[in-house]
Amino acid sequence: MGIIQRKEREKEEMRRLILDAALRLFRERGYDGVSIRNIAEAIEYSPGTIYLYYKDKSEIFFALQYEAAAVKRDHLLPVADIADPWERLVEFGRRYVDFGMKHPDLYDLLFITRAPMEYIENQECWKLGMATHAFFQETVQACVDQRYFKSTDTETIAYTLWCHAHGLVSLFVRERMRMYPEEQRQELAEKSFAMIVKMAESL
Amino acid sequence: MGIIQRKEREKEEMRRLILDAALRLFRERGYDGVSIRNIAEAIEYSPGTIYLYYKDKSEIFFALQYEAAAVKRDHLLPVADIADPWERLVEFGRRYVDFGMKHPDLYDLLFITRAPMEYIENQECWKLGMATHAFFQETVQACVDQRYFKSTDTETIAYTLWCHAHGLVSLFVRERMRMYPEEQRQELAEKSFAMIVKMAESL
DNA sequence: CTTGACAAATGAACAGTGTTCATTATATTT
DNA sequence: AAATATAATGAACACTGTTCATTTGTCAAG
Repeated sequence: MGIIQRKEREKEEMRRLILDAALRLFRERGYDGVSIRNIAEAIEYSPGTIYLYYKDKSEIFFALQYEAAAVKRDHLLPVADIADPWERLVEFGRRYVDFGMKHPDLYDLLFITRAPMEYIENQECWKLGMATHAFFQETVQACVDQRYFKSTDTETIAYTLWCHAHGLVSLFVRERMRMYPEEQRQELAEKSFAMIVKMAESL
Repeated sequence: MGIIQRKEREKEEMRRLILDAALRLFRERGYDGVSIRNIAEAIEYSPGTIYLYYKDKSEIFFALQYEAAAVKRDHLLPVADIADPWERLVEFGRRYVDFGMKHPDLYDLLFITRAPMEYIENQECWKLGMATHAFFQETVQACVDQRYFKSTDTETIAYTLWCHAHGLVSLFVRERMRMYPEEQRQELAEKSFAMIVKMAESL
Protein backbone atom coordinates (compact mmCIF):
# COMPACT_ATOMS: atom_id res chain seq x y z
CA MET A 1 0.00 0.00 0.00
CA GLY A 2 2.47 2.63 -1.20
CA ILE A 3 -0.26 4.97 -2.37
CA ILE A 4 -0.69 6.99 0.79
CA GLN A 5 3.10 7.27 0.96
CA ARG A 6 3.22 8.59 -2.57
CA LYS A 7 0.43 11.03 -1.73
CA GLU A 8 2.38 12.17 1.30
CA ARG A 9 5.45 12.63 -0.87
CA GLU A 10 3.48 14.59 -3.45
CA LYS A 11 2.08 16.78 -0.70
CA GLU A 12 5.60 17.43 0.51
CA GLU A 13 6.76 18.24 -3.02
CA MET A 14 3.92 20.70 -3.38
CA ARG A 15 4.88 22.41 -0.13
CA ARG A 16 8.47 22.60 -1.36
CA LEU A 17 7.28 24.09 -4.64
CA ILE A 18 5.32 26.76 -2.78
CA LEU A 19 8.17 27.59 -0.38
CA ASP A 20 10.77 27.84 -3.13
CA ALA A 21 8.59 30.16 -5.16
CA ALA A 22 7.65 32.20 -2.08
CA LEU A 23 11.27 32.61 -0.97
CA ARG A 24 12.34 33.69 -4.42
CA LEU A 25 9.54 36.25 -4.61
CA PHE A 26 10.02 37.47 -1.01
CA ARG A 27 13.70 37.93 -1.83
CA GLU A 28 12.86 40.07 -4.84
CA ARG A 29 9.94 42.09 -3.55
CA GLY A 30 9.67 41.57 0.23
CA TYR A 31 6.92 39.94 2.27
CA ASP A 32 4.33 42.63 1.64
CA GLY A 33 5.29 42.99 -1.99
CA VAL A 34 4.25 39.44 -2.76
CA SER A 35 0.65 38.25 -2.99
CA ILE A 36 -0.74 34.76 -2.75
CA ARG A 37 -1.83 35.19 -6.34
CA ASN A 38 1.78 35.94 -7.31
CA ILE A 39 2.97 32.73 -5.67
CA ALA A 40 0.13 30.77 -7.24
CA GLU A 41 0.97 32.15 -10.66
CA ALA A 42 4.66 31.37 -10.19
CA ILE A 43 3.92 27.69 -9.58
CA GLU A 44 1.13 27.65 -12.16
CA TYR A 45 -1.70 26.82 -9.76
CA SER A 46 -4.80 28.71 -8.71
CA PRO A 47 -4.73 30.92 -5.59
CA GLY A 48 -7.08 28.60 -3.70
CA THR A 49 -4.64 25.70 -4.00
CA ILE A 50 -2.08 27.46 -1.80
CA TYR A 51 -4.56 27.28 1.05
CA LEU A 52 -4.73 23.50 0.80
CA TYR A 53 -1.08 23.39 1.93
CA TYR A 54 -0.71 26.43 4.16
CA LYS A 55 -3.52 27.85 6.22
CA ASP A 56 -2.54 31.44 5.48
CA LYS A 57 0.25 33.68 4.22
CA SER A 58 1.92 34.02 7.61
CA GLU A 59 2.30 30.23 7.82
CA ILE A 60 4.35 30.33 4.64
CA PHE A 61 6.42 33.02 6.30
CA PHE A 62 6.93 30.90 9.41
CA ALA A 63 7.94 27.89 7.34
CA LEU A 64 10.55 30.01 5.58
CA GLN A 65 11.70 31.50 8.88
CA TYR A 66 12.22 27.98 10.20
CA GLU A 67 14.26 27.05 7.16
CA ALA A 68 16.28 30.23 7.59
CA ALA A 69 17.02 29.22 11.19
CA ALA A 70 18.13 25.81 9.98
CA VAL A 71 20.44 27.33 7.36
CA LYS A 72 21.88 29.59 10.05
CA ARG A 73 22.41 26.66 12.42
CA ASP A 74 24.18 24.70 9.70
CA HIS A 75 26.29 27.73 8.93
CA LEU A 76 27.35 27.97 12.58
CA LEU A 77 27.63 24.25 13.25
CA PRO A 78 31.33 23.75 12.38
CA VAL A 79 32.18 26.19 15.16
CA ALA A 80 31.24 23.61 17.80
CA ASP A 81 34.37 21.61 16.98
CA ILE A 82 36.73 24.39 17.99
CA ALA A 83 38.09 23.49 21.40
CA ASP A 84 39.48 26.84 22.52
CA PRO A 85 36.54 28.97 23.71
CA TRP A 86 38.04 32.28 22.61
CA GLU A 87 38.73 31.02 19.12
CA ARG A 88 35.28 29.46 19.09
CA LEU A 89 33.73 32.76 20.07
CA VAL A 90 35.56 34.74 17.40
CA GLU A 91 34.71 32.20 14.73
CA PHE A 92 31.09 32.17 15.88
CA GLY A 93 30.96 35.93 15.43
CA ARG A 94 32.64 35.78 12.05
CA ARG A 95 30.24 33.14 10.83
CA TYR A 96 27.23 34.94 12.28
CA VAL A 97 28.11 38.09 10.31
CA ASP A 98 29.01 36.02 7.28
CA PHE A 99 25.60 34.35 7.35
CA GLY A 100 23.89 37.73 7.48
CA MET A 101 25.92 39.08 4.57
CA LYS A 102 25.46 35.99 2.42
CA HIS A 103 21.75 35.57 3.14
CA PRO A 104 20.39 39.05 3.82
CA ASP A 105 16.86 37.89 3.05
CA LEU A 106 17.06 35.04 5.59
CA TYR A 107 18.68 37.28 8.19
CA ASP A 108 15.92 39.79 7.67
CA LEU A 109 13.33 37.07 8.12
CA LEU A 110 14.92 35.98 11.41
CA PHE A 111 15.92 39.22 13.09
CA ILE A 112 14.25 42.21 11.50
CA THR A 113 10.94 41.53 9.82
CA ARG A 114 7.92 42.53 11.81
CA ALA A 115 5.72 39.71 10.52
CA PRO A 116 3.22 38.23 12.99
CA MET A 117 5.49 37.87 16.03
CA GLU A 118 2.66 37.28 18.50
CA TYR A 119 2.99 33.56 18.86
CA ILE A 120 6.51 33.13 17.56
CA GLU A 121 7.55 31.58 20.89
CA ASN A 122 5.39 28.61 19.96
CA GLN A 123 7.09 28.16 16.62
CA GLU A 124 9.75 25.52 16.00
CA CYS A 125 11.93 28.29 14.67
CA TRP A 126 12.03 29.94 18.06
CA LYS A 127 13.34 26.81 19.75
CA LEU A 128 16.07 26.51 17.14
CA GLY A 129 17.07 30.13 17.67
CA MET A 130 17.06 29.71 21.44
CA ALA A 131 19.36 26.70 21.19
CA THR A 132 21.83 28.69 19.08
CA HIS A 133 21.66 31.59 21.51
CA ALA A 134 22.29 29.21 24.41
CA PHE A 135 25.33 27.80 22.62
CA PHE A 136 26.63 31.33 22.13
CA GLN A 137 26.17 32.18 25.80
CA GLU A 138 27.89 28.94 26.83
CA THR A 139 30.88 29.85 24.69
CA VAL A 140 31.10 33.24 26.34
CA GLN A 141 30.73 31.52 29.73
CA ALA A 142 33.61 29.20 28.84
CA CYS A 143 35.74 32.27 28.02
CA VAL A 144 34.78 33.81 31.33
CA ASP A 145 35.61 30.59 33.17
CA GLN A 146 39.05 30.49 31.59
CA ARG A 147 39.68 34.14 32.50
CA TYR A 148 39.75 35.44 28.95
CA PHE A 149 38.02 38.58 30.16
CA LYS A 150 38.44 40.77 33.19
CA SER A 151 34.67 41.11 33.42
CA THR A 152 32.67 38.10 34.62
CA ASP A 153 29.25 39.34 33.54
CA THR A 154 28.62 36.67 30.93
CA GLU A 155 25.18 37.85 29.98
CA THR A 156 26.20 41.44 29.34
CA ILE A 157 29.30 40.40 27.41
CA ALA A 158 27.27 38.06 25.19
CA TYR A 159 24.59 40.67 24.66
CA THR A 160 27.08 43.43 23.86
CA LEU A 161 28.83 41.32 21.24
CA TRP A 162 25.48 40.33 19.76
CA CYS A 163 24.43 43.98 19.60
CA HIS A 164 27.49 44.84 17.55
CA ALA A 165 27.10 41.91 15.17
CA HIS A 166 23.41 42.51 14.71
CA GLY A 167 23.94 46.23 14.22
CA LEU A 168 26.62 45.50 11.65
CA VAL A 169 24.46 43.14 9.65
CA SER A 170 21.17 44.97 9.96
CA LEU A 171 22.55 48.35 8.92
CA PHE A 172 23.82 46.50 5.86
CA VAL A 173 20.65 44.51 5.21
CA ARG A 174 18.33 47.49 5.57
CA GLU A 175 20.55 49.73 3.47
CA ARG A 176 21.54 52.29 6.09
CA MET A 177 25.13 52.46 4.88
CA ARG A 178 24.51 54.63 1.86
CA MET A 179 26.79 57.33 3.23
CA TYR A 180 29.68 54.96 2.58
CA PRO A 181 30.64 54.22 -1.04
CA GLU A 182 29.40 50.80 -2.01
CA GLU A 183 32.77 49.23 -2.69
CA GLN A 184 33.91 50.29 0.78
CA ARG A 185 31.08 48.78 2.81
CA GLN A 186 32.33 45.21 2.90
CA GLU A 187 35.79 46.36 3.96
CA LEU A 188 34.40 48.63 6.66
CA ALA A 189 32.36 45.76 8.06
CA GLU A 190 35.44 43.53 8.20
CA LYS A 191 37.51 46.25 9.86
CA SER A 192 34.76 46.80 12.40
CA PHE A 193 34.60 43.10 13.20
CA ALA A 194 38.35 43.03 13.72
CA MET A 195 38.02 46.07 15.96
CA ILE A 196 35.31 44.59 18.19
CA VAL A 197 37.46 41.46 18.55
CA LYS A 198 40.37 43.63 19.65
CA MET A 199 38.08 45.50 22.03
CA ALA A 200 36.78 42.24 23.45
CA GLU A 201 40.30 41.03 24.13
CA SER A 202 40.74 43.82 26.62
CA LEU A 203 37.32 43.43 28.14
CA MET B 1 -4.89 90.34 1.15
CA GLY B 2 -4.85 87.94 4.12
CA ILE B 3 -6.99 85.35 2.39
CA ILE B 4 -4.25 83.47 0.58
CA GLN B 5 -2.29 83.50 3.83
CA ARG B 6 -5.24 82.05 5.67
CA LYS B 7 -5.62 79.44 2.93
CA GLU B 8 -1.98 78.59 3.26
CA ARG B 9 -2.41 78.26 7.02
CA GLU B 10 -5.46 76.07 6.60
CA LYS B 11 -3.56 73.88 4.17
CA GLU B 12 -0.77 73.56 6.72
CA GLU B 13 -3.27 72.69 9.44
CA MET B 14 -4.75 70.01 7.26
CA ARG B 15 -1.34 68.50 6.63
CA ARG B 16 -0.68 68.54 10.38
CA LEU B 17 -4.03 66.83 10.96
CA ILE B 18 -3.14 64.09 8.49
CA LEU B 19 0.38 63.59 9.86
CA ASP B 20 -0.77 63.43 13.48
CA ALA B 21 -3.43 60.87 12.66
CA ALA B 22 -1.04 58.89 10.45
CA LEU B 23 1.70 58.81 13.10
CA ARG B 24 -0.74 57.66 15.76
CA LEU B 25 -2.06 54.90 13.51
CA PHE B 26 1.40 53.86 12.24
CA ARG B 27 2.50 53.64 15.88
CA GLU B 28 -0.39 51.35 16.71
CA ARG B 29 -0.50 49.16 13.63
CA GLY B 30 2.62 49.81 11.56
CA TYR B 31 2.95 51.30 8.09
CA ASP B 32 1.35 48.39 6.26
CA GLY B 33 -1.35 47.97 8.87
CA VAL B 34 -2.78 51.40 8.15
CA SER B 35 -4.76 52.30 5.06
CA ILE B 36 -5.46 55.68 3.54
CA ARG B 37 -9.11 55.01 4.33
CA ASN B 38 -8.17 54.51 8.01
CA ILE B 39 -6.40 57.86 8.09
CA ALA B 40 -9.27 59.56 6.27
CA GLU B 41 -11.77 58.10 8.72
CA ALA B 42 -9.64 59.19 11.69
CA ILE B 43 -9.72 62.83 10.56
CA GLU B 44 -13.32 62.54 9.34
CA TYR B 45 -12.61 63.23 5.69
CA SER B 46 -13.03 61.15 2.56
CA PRO B 47 -10.13 59.08 1.22
CA GLY B 48 -9.75 61.28 -1.85
CA THR B 49 -9.06 64.35 0.28
CA ILE B 50 -5.78 62.89 1.56
CA TYR B 51 -4.47 62.98 -2.01
CA LEU B 52 -5.04 66.73 -2.21
CA TYR B 53 -2.33 67.15 0.45
CA TYR B 54 0.03 64.23 -0.16
CA LYS B 55 0.59 62.69 -3.56
CA ASP B 56 0.65 59.15 -2.16
CA LYS B 57 1.03 57.09 1.00
CA SER B 58 4.81 57.02 0.86
CA GLU B 59 4.92 60.81 0.90
CA ILE B 60 3.12 60.77 4.24
CA PHE B 61 5.76 58.31 5.38
CA PHE B 62 8.58 60.58 4.23
CA ALA B 63 7.03 63.57 5.97
CA LEU B 64 6.90 61.59 9.21
CA GLN B 65 10.43 60.35 8.69
CA TYR B 66 11.60 63.93 8.34
CA GLU B 67 9.85 64.89 11.57
CA ALA B 68 11.45 61.89 13.27
CA ALA B 69 14.87 63.09 12.09
CA ALA B 70 14.10 66.53 13.52
CA VAL B 71 13.05 65.06 16.88
CA LYS B 72 16.26 63.04 16.91
CA ARG B 73 18.37 66.08 16.09
CA ASP B 74 16.73 68.06 18.89
CA HIS B 75 17.31 65.15 21.23
CA LEU B 76 21.02 65.15 20.37
CA LEU B 77 21.47 68.92 20.12
CA PRO B 78 22.49 69.63 23.76
CA VAL B 79 25.50 67.38 23.22
CA ALA B 80 27.15 69.98 21.00
CA ASP B 81 27.82 72.17 24.03
CA ILE B 82 30.06 69.60 25.72
CA ALA B 83 33.63 70.75 25.19
CA ASP B 84 35.52 67.57 25.98
CA PRO B 85 35.28 65.27 22.92
CA TRP B 86 35.27 62.03 24.91
CA GLU B 87 32.48 63.21 27.19
CA ARG B 88 30.66 64.51 24.14
CA LEU B 89 31.00 61.15 22.44
CA VAL B 90 29.70 59.19 25.42
CA GLU B 91 26.80 61.55 25.89
CA PHE B 92 26.03 61.36 22.18
CA GLY B 93 25.82 57.60 22.44
CA ARG B 94 23.71 57.73 25.55
CA ARG B 95 21.27 60.12 23.96
CA TYR B 96 21.18 58.18 20.70
CA VAL B 97 20.14 55.03 22.56
CA ASP B 98 17.79 57.03 24.75
CA PHE B 99 16.08 58.45 21.69
CA GLY B 100 15.59 54.96 20.29
CA MET B 101 14.15 53.64 23.53
CA LYS B 102 11.83 56.60 24.06
CA HIS B 103 10.64 56.78 20.46
CA PRO B 104 10.80 53.23 19.08
CA ASP B 105 8.34 54.09 16.33
CA LEU B 106 10.41 57.06 15.14
CA TYR B 107 13.63 55.06 15.38
CA ASP B 108 12.02 52.34 13.34
CA LEU B 109 10.96 54.88 10.74
CA LEU B 110 14.51 56.22 10.47
CA PHE B 111 16.69 53.13 10.65
CA ILE B 112 14.71 49.96 10.11
CA THR B 113 11.57 50.33 8.02
CA ARG B 114 11.92 49.18 4.44
CA ALA B 115 9.57 51.81 3.03
CA PRO B 116 10.44 53.13 -0.44
CA MET B 117 14.15 53.84 0.04
CA GLU B 118 14.91 54.30 -3.66
CA TYR B 119 15.09 58.05 -3.71
CA ILE B 120 15.63 58.71 -0.03
CA GLU B 121 18.90 60.47 -0.81
CA ASN B 122 16.85 63.24 -2.37
CA GLN B 123 14.72 63.68 0.72
CA GLU B 124 15.27 66.47 3.24
CA CYS B 125 15.36 63.81 5.91
CA TRP B 126 18.48 62.31 4.42
CA LYS B 127 20.38 65.60 4.61
CA LEU B 128 19.40 65.99 8.25
CA GLY B 129 20.61 62.49 9.02
CA MET B 130 23.86 63.04 7.14
CA ALA B 131 24.55 66.20 9.15
CA THR B 132 24.06 64.31 12.41
CA HIS B 133 26.28 61.52 11.18
CA ALA B 134 28.94 64.04 10.21
CA PHE B 135 28.78 65.60 13.67
CA PHE B 136 29.22 62.15 15.18
CA GLN B 137 32.25 61.42 13.02
CA GLU B 138 33.75 64.81 13.87
CA THR B 139 33.42 64.04 17.55
CA VAL B 140 35.20 60.73 17.07
CA GLN B 141 37.85 62.56 15.03
CA ALA B 142 38.32 65.03 17.88
CA CYS B 143 38.85 62.10 20.25
CA VAL B 144 41.38 60.63 17.86
CA ASP B 145 43.17 63.99 17.54
CA GLN B 146 43.44 64.26 21.30
CA ARG B 147 44.80 60.70 21.55
CA TYR B 148 41.84 59.27 23.43
CA PHE B 149 42.26 56.06 21.44
CA LYS B 150 45.26 54.04 20.42
CA SER B 151 43.64 53.44 17.02
CA THR B 152 43.51 56.34 14.58
CA ASP B 153 40.99 54.83 12.18
CA THR B 154 38.22 57.34 12.82
CA GLU B 155 35.81 55.88 10.34
CA THR B 156 35.99 52.34 11.70
CA ILE B 157 35.74 53.53 15.29
CA ALA B 158 32.66 55.60 14.53
CA TYR B 159 31.08 52.80 12.56
CA THR B 160 31.80 50.20 15.25
CA LEU B 161 30.22 52.32 17.95
CA TRP B 162 27.23 53.01 15.74
CA CYS B 163 26.83 49.28 15.06
CA HIS B 164 26.61 48.57 18.75
CA ALA B 165 24.16 51.36 19.47
CA HIS B 166 21.99 50.47 16.49
CA GLY B 167 22.08 46.77 17.36
CA LEU B 168 21.10 47.58 20.93
CA VAL B 169 18.14 49.70 19.93
CA SER B 170 16.93 47.66 16.99
CA LEU B 171 16.93 44.33 18.85
CA PHE B 172 14.78 46.15 21.38
CA VAL B 173 12.53 47.87 18.87
CA ARG B 174 11.92 44.75 16.78
CA GLU B 175 11.33 42.58 19.84
CA ARG B 176 14.27 40.22 19.51
CA MET B 177 14.98 40.26 23.25
CA ARG B 178 12.21 37.92 24.28
CA MET B 179 14.71 35.48 25.70
CA TYR B 180 15.38 38.01 28.43
CA PRO B 181 12.64 38.65 31.00
CA GLU B 182 10.97 41.95 30.27
CA GLU B 183 11.91 43.71 33.48
CA GLN B 184 15.56 42.87 32.80
CA ARG B 185 15.84 44.26 29.28
CA GLN B 186 16.26 47.91 30.18
CA GLU B 187 18.95 47.06 32.73
CA LEU B 188 20.79 44.83 30.28
CA ALA B 189 20.80 47.60 27.69
CA GLU B 190 22.28 50.04 30.22
CA LYS B 191 24.92 47.54 31.31
CA SER B 192 25.83 46.91 27.70
CA PHE B 193 26.16 50.61 27.00
CA ALA B 194 28.45 50.97 30.01
CA MET B 195 30.46 48.02 28.74
CA ILE B 196 30.97 49.39 25.24
CA VAL B 197 32.11 52.69 26.79
CA LYS B 198 34.66 50.77 28.88
CA MET B 199 35.72 48.85 25.78
CA ALA B 200 36.09 52.07 23.80
CA GLU B 201 38.32 53.54 26.50
CA SER B 202 40.89 50.88 25.75
CA LEU B 203 40.49 51.10 22.02
C1' DC C 1 -15.08 -1.50 -18.01
C1' DT C 2 -18.29 1.12 -15.23
C1' DT C 3 -19.64 3.05 -11.06
C1' DG C 4 -19.18 5.30 -6.76
C1' DA C 5 -16.34 7.60 -3.37
C1' DC C 6 -12.91 10.36 -2.12
C1' DA C 7 -9.34 13.90 -2.78
C1' DA C 8 -7.40 17.82 -5.31
C1' DA C 9 -7.82 21.90 -7.83
C1' DT C 10 -10.46 25.57 -9.35
C1' DG C 11 -12.09 30.33 -9.78
C1' DA C 12 -15.83 33.24 -8.50
C1' DA C 13 -17.01 35.98 -4.54
C1' DC C 14 -16.24 38.99 -0.24
C1' DA C 15 -14.24 42.58 2.08
C1' DG C 16 -10.37 44.95 2.15
C1' DT C 17 -6.18 47.88 -0.21
C1' DG C 18 -3.86 52.42 -2.96
C1' DT C 19 -5.17 55.59 -6.24
C1' DT C 20 -7.81 58.40 -9.79
C1' DC C 21 -11.25 61.48 -11.39
C1' DA C 22 -15.79 63.22 -12.84
C1' DT C 23 -19.06 65.27 -10.03
C1' DT C 24 -20.77 68.11 -6.27
C1' DA C 25 -20.32 71.62 -2.73
C1' DT C 26 -18.21 75.58 -0.88
C1' DA C 27 -15.83 79.93 -0.99
C1' DT C 28 -14.09 83.96 -3.30
C1' DT C 29 -14.21 87.47 -6.85
C1' DT C 30 -16.49 90.13 -10.14
C1' DA D 1 -26.44 87.79 -7.74
C1' DA D 2 -23.65 85.55 -11.09
C1' DA D 3 -19.35 83.74 -12.45
C1' DT D 4 -15.26 81.71 -11.20
C1' DA D 5 -11.98 79.16 -8.60
C1' DT D 6 -11.01 75.99 -4.98
C1' DA D 7 -12.06 71.95 -1.91
C1' DA D 8 -14.21 67.69 -0.95
C1' DT D 9 -16.48 63.80 -2.33
C1' DG D 10 -17.32 58.88 -3.31
C1' DA D 11 -17.78 55.73 -7.08
C1' DA D 12 -14.68 53.11 -9.89
C1' DC D 13 -10.27 50.42 -11.14
C1' DA D 14 -7.10 47.03 -10.30
C1' DC D 15 -5.16 45.00 -6.74
C1' DT D 16 -4.90 42.28 -1.88
C1' DG D 17 -5.87 37.76 1.62
C1' DT D 18 -9.14 34.37 2.19
C1' DT D 19 -13.28 31.21 1.65
C1' DC D 20 -16.10 27.80 -0.53
C1' DA D 21 -19.39 25.71 -3.79
C1' DT D 22 -18.28 23.54 -7.91
C1' DT D 23 -15.59 20.91 -11.10
C1' DT D 24 -11.88 17.75 -12.18
C1' DG D 25 -9.05 13.84 -11.37
C1' DT D 26 -7.76 9.48 -9.11
C1' DC D 27 -8.59 4.93 -7.48
C1' DA D 28 -10.97 0.77 -5.43
C1' DA D 29 -15.07 -2.10 -5.69
C1' DG D 30 -18.55 -4.36 -8.27
